[in-house]
Amino acid sequence: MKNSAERLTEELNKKGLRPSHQRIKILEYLANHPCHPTAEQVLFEMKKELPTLSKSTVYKTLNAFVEAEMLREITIENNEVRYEYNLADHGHFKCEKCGEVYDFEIDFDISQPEELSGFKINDKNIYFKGVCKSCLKKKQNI
Amino acid sequence: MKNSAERLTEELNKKGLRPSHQRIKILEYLANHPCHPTAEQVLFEMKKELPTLSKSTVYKTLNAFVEAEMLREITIENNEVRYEYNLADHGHFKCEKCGEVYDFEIDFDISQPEELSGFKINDKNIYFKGVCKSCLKKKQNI
DNA sequence: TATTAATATAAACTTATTATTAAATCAAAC
DNA sequence: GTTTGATTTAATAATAAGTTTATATTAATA
Repeated sequence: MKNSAERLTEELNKKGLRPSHQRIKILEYLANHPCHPTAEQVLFEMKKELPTLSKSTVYKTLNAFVEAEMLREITIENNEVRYEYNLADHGHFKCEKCGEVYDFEIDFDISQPEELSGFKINDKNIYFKGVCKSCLKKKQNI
Repeated sequence: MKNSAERLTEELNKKGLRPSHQRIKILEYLANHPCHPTAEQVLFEMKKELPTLSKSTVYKTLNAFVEAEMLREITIENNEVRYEYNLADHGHFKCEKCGEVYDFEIDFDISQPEELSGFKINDKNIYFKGVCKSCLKKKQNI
C-alpha cells in the first residue's frame, strides 16, 4: 500500500475533514487502486469491507473529497460521474464493450487555441472511446 | 443560409429519413447556427417557429439524426447531452458562468499514446472548462 | 463526559428520456 | 380528386436512475 491509513488520516485532517473509518477506507481504496469508479461501484466494492456502508455516506464522502480537491470527477458518459485519486493531467479511454476506463499520458500543454484567447481555462479533459485490447482479443477467439 | 431547406431535404432523403416539416426545420436550425443545444433548448428555440412541437418529437428527431450520422452528440456535463451539426474534429469549451459552449480548433492527430497500443479508437473528445471572455469582462465591470 | 460531526436507513426527489396512443400528415394508387 | 396505408407527430403518462434529504443513531473529538 503506497498510501497508508496513517498518511491518508493526516491528509484528511489537513483538509479539515474528520478522519472517520468510512472516509479513510474509501480514500484508501481510491488511492491504492488505479480505478475510476462511479458512486455505485464504490458502494458495491466497499460493502465488502464495510457491510453497513450506506449510499448517502458514499455520495457525501465523494462530494466532500472532490470539494477538498482530494479526488477528481470525470465525465465521459452523460449518465455517470466517475471519481479518481490521480489528480495529474492525463487522458481517459473508455471501452465501449466492457466499460473499463483506462488512463493514458498525453501532452496537455497544448498551446492555447486562438479561439480561446482571453478565456480563463480551469479544467482540461481528453477522453477517447473505442474497444480495448482485451475486448478485441476476446472477439477474435469467438 | 448556407444550408437551404432544399439541400437539407435532399440530405434527409439520402439518409432514408422522410423530410417532414419538423425534421427540416430542426436540421436547418442546427445546420445554420454554430450552437450546441440540449434537447430541451432545441424544443424551446423551435417552439417559436413550430408552436405545436412536442418533446417526444425533438428527442426522436435528434436521436434519428445522430443515428444517421448527421449530428454529433457531445458530453461535457454528466446531466445533459448536447447536439451539433459540425462533424469535423474540434474541441469544446464550456463556460462555467453562462453555460455557453464554444468551439475551438485543436490538433486531434495526436500520436496514439503508448498505453493504448492495440486499442481501437472510435471517438476522440477534448473539452475545456472555465470562464469565457464575455463573462470575465462582465465581472470586471461590477 | 459533553459536544459535535458523521453515518445508516428509508423514502423522496429530480430530471432526462422513453412509451403509448390517438390524431395528423404524406405518398401512392385508384 | 379520393381513398388507402404507412409514417410521423403531439400529448400525456410512465420510466428509470442517480442523487439528495430527514431523522435517529452512532462515532469522534475536546
